[in-house]
Amino acid sequence: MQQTTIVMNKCDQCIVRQLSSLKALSKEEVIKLAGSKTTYKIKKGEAIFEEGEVTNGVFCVKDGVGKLSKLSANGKDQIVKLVKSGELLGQRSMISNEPANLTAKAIADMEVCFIPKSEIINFFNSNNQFSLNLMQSVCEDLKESENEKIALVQKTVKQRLAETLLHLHDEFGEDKDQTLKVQLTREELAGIIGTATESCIRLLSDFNKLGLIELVGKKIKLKDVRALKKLAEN
Amino acid sequence: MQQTTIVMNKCDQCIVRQLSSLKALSKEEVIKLAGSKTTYKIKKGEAIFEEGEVTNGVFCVKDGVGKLSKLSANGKDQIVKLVKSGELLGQRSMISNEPANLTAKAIADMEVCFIPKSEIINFFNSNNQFSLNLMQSVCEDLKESENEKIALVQKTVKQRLAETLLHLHDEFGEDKDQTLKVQLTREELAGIIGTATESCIRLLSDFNKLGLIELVGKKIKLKDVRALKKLAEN
DNA sequence: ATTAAAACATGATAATTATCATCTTAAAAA
DNA sequence: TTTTTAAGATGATAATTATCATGTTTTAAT
Repeated sequence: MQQTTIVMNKCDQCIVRQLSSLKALSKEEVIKLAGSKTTYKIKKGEAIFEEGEVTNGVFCVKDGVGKLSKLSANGKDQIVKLVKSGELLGQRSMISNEPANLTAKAIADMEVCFIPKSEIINFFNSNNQFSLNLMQSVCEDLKESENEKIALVQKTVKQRLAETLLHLHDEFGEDKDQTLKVQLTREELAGIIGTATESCIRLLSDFNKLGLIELVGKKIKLKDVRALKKLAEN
Repeated sequence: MQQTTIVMNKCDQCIVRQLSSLKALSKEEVIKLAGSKTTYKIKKGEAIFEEGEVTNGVFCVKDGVGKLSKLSANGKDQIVKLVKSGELLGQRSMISNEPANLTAKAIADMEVCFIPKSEIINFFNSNNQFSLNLMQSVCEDLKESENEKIALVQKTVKQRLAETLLHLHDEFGEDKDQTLKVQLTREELAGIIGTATESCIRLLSDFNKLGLIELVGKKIKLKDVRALKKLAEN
């Protein structure tokens, strides 16, 4: 009994519960949820699921950062989306009833909870607000994906790099030394903007020389946000 | 009364009702739908809605072909998606409660019905199968968008052209003379694959010389589907 | 029917970006 | 600690793609 209470509290106070579609769940539903979830710790570099795998549920990101990516024929890893704590992972494939279209890997050590599909479908059918939230979350992803698709075509690599740096700053914030909190390798950064690693490094170098950013070891500090924005715009 | 029956039948037998999320609606719901819809005829080149507009509902494509696109700063029109009869338009913005992110224009004369948001939300809240269908449809769009995003980065313009020609063939079929049924200008085709119009024309010319396709005036006939597939793959 | 405008086409050239090679530095493993 | 490996950096060069110029054909408008 004591045990049950503790688990319930855990889900109830979890950041995912506060930020994701799960915020629509009632007290009773959260208790049900707490009983059916499984918690995993995933080390940096490890996969949560791989392309083609059948996941049969969603993952709640409690802590850490992950990337959704797809490996190309020539060995390059295109990053489609970064996920951080509070977000759900694998909603799309679950709803579409399909194996994962992308691979999910940890970029920083993660803690995730797995919620089986049956549970989600129950919530979806019995809780209108939850289904609407879930729907809106997928819609948000769709909008972002479409806009990124457009940016990929209409903007140069330089513009996309500026844009991505600003995004990373907005979404993940900065450390005390003002460098970006997300620690991406140059290769991963290249994977987000869709370019060759060398091109990415070269442009970072250029931005550094222009005073737009400062390279602190492998970390990146944004120095001139206004100029970066102007660059990204047009 | 006679009038009401006719309108109901119209919705009931409509292709959109058969192919879209609306297939989950009950007889009673279809009657409600028929009463609240408005039908529009849109001529080739005209807009159904423009970026930034608040639509407050969805459009059912009864007939014709449309494009969802976004104009870039340099005047180029990036096409995000083509829609054909049986599909819904504007679901995303309606659910997200946002003005349209893209402009919808007719590529071939269209007939569309407008369904007000209130009606859709009612169905969404009272009909689980409908909400699931709608959800799956958005998920399908998301998957496609992500895959296209990846293709945009990982494939060359030549590969994307081959891929797009095959897609157009699959999705819209061919006329009696075996040319593609969708009549896109070279500029529009370029807008889909995300390249300059001249590059698109040049590559079509190359494909023609290689015997992969045949240019019949402005129309395109696929001659060697196998070779096109191989080209698109890698 | 004639004129104007739009769409298609192709060459020349410039700009962008990828690839290969090599080197340095940092991190991990022995 | 030493050694090995991975990540970062930069130059040289090639490949891809965009842009500009110009001409032709098709379509639409007068």
